[in-house]
Amino acid sequence: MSVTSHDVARLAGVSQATVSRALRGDPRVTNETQARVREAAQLLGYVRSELGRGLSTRATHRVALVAELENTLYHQLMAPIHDELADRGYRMVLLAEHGDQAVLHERLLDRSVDGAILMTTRLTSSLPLELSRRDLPFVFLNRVGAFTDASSVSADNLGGSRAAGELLIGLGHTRIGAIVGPGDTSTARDRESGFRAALDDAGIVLPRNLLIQREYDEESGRLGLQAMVDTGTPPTAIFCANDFIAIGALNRAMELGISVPDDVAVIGFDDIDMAGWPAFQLTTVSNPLMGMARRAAGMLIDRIEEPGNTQHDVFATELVLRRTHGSS
Amino acid sequence: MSVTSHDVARLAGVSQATVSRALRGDPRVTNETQARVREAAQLLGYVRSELGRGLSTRATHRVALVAELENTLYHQLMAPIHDELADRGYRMVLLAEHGDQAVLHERLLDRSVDGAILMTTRLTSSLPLELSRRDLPFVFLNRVGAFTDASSVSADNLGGSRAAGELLIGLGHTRIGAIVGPGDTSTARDRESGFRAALDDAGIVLPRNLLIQREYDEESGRLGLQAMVDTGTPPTAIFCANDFIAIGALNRAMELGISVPDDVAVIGFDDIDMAGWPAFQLTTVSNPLMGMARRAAGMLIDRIEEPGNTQHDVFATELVLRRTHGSS
DNA sequence: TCATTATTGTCATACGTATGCATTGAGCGC
DNA sequence: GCGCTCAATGCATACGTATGACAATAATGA
Repeated sequence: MSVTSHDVARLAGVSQATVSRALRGDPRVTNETQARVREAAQLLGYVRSELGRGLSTRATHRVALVAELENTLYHQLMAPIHDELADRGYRMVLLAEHGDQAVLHERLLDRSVDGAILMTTRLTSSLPLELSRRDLPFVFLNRVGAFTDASSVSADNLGGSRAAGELLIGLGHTRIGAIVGPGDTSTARDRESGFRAALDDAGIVLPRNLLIQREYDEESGRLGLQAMVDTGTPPTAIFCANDFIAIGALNRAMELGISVPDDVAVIGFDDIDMAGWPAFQLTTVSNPLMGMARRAAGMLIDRIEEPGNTQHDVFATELVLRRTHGSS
Repeated sequence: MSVTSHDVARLAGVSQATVSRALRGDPRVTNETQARVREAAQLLGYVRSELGRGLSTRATHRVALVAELENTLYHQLMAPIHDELADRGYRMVLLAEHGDQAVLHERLLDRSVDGAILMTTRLTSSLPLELSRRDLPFVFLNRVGAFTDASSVSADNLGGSRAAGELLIGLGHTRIGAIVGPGDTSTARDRESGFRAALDDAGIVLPRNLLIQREYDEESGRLGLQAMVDTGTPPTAIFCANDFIAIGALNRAMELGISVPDDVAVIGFDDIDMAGWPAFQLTTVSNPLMGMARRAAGMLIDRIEEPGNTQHDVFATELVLRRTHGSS
């Protein structure tokens, strides 16, 4: 039914082995033979079977991207990852992290991918250990797992959130709240730590009811702001652990008629496109996700092609001053 | 190095064939043998090779998702498509539509996927014809290709945009502009047609300088609104062919101090999450993309598993009245 | 002329699983 | 006790490609 290298061989009058060699430009095949084989392949519309090839070479040239697909932050990383992989001859299989863990493990271990990029691993996940045991190369991107014996690409979350805290303190705020992400993610942990470090240095305490821990989404920002208002003594500034949360807080503030930054200052993290829109003009901490994504993909392929030492790249972050922190 | 069914067979004291049968619950293998094989497999941590399996059964249980990855509208469809595929035992390979077309064709035709979902096909693309010639099952999602002999899932773009036009006309607007998407996409074409139909019925002409054709992104909205303002006689209402464009227009209006809806009414298309945010409160046309995505995935698998007739599902759209159209 | 070497291509097999067909053995009826 | 049936499992091969080992041919040199 579909054209195989045997068909090409028959038409070109050579053996299947020669077809295989000719099409990959093996110097052991003369130019004339190569040309003849190429012509035959062209004529028949031959396309090499990835399955046969993979079975024979034990390489699939496929990489799994494991992520929480509900988290829209990660969507923007698909293009850069795809492009880096494509440039180096790899494709991308998307696997959602939710759902049945056994199924996920199986799909990573059935030798249908050469490696994996883990973008949203929780600290409690057993996946990294399992992959390591089975010798499947992988790298952490953005979030880092508890398992340290693997390469990673992350941002300087500690430094970035510390800078954010210091900015708010420098503006004279003393009653500051925070809305952070899930406690079993490295980003939430680090961003909270950095922020706390800034407070500690200034001798400011973070009241328990002004620390809200929820998901990394817009809704969490809305609910978080509401909860702080409900305390009766809302903060004059809020540090949000990512921009979606911050935008949710802005949205709720708008609904409640609370002025940002006059009544409450808001600062986010990541500097997603939306943060710069006129509607928000969110002050935030840049997180060079695009560059990190490409780096992670490249790093993974390096490890696949020649296993070596693990590597930990940390990208610098930077304050992006816009409107929502108040005048500086 | 890695565990194969032969290893399991050796440990369980049976043949490789029996292992294959036992693990898939073939009734021709006794329960005791099945149990013994399962135990051996468990012990060795055996995972079936997807490559060997695929080569043997000529099915990869993998589906390609072909899209313009830059277009963020499509990112939200990945989760529902992934889930529908996963529920039916399939995985998802992501292929960007930009880049080298020859490479894209090859990656679809190398038998590494059983079918494809085309989300962002341009009317001028040769891909659908090529896939059809090679008998690779595929479906169009949202955008439809020029090639009609394939299944499709789309929204009632004509009806939706006509309703949007009628709404604006009903509010008394007579000078109405439009910012539409790329001319070689079915959605742009249909949404413009529907909108024009409403104008025609009311005997209103669409001035050439109030029809702007650009990409389906936020920037296009900003530039589009600016261009209309630059005409000196801006419209009192603008129909935007999707919500990103509409939000861009809102953003630019905000920067220019133009009041929406008092100075200019704005209406979008798709009803993405953001449209409902307090910052925008965008009046728009709902496009049930999530449901469409799941349907497309299901339809594709149906076609893969038993080739049959093509099917064309059109999902109804509906006006979603919020703030930006003015009072109704 | 013949041995030697370089070149070019073929042969055979591996990769891991699935499956049609053959084989074995047990159970059963007569 | 014999032949028959049927259940359970093994054997052999296919799937499509890549590659090490080998054969055939041509070219070279003494």
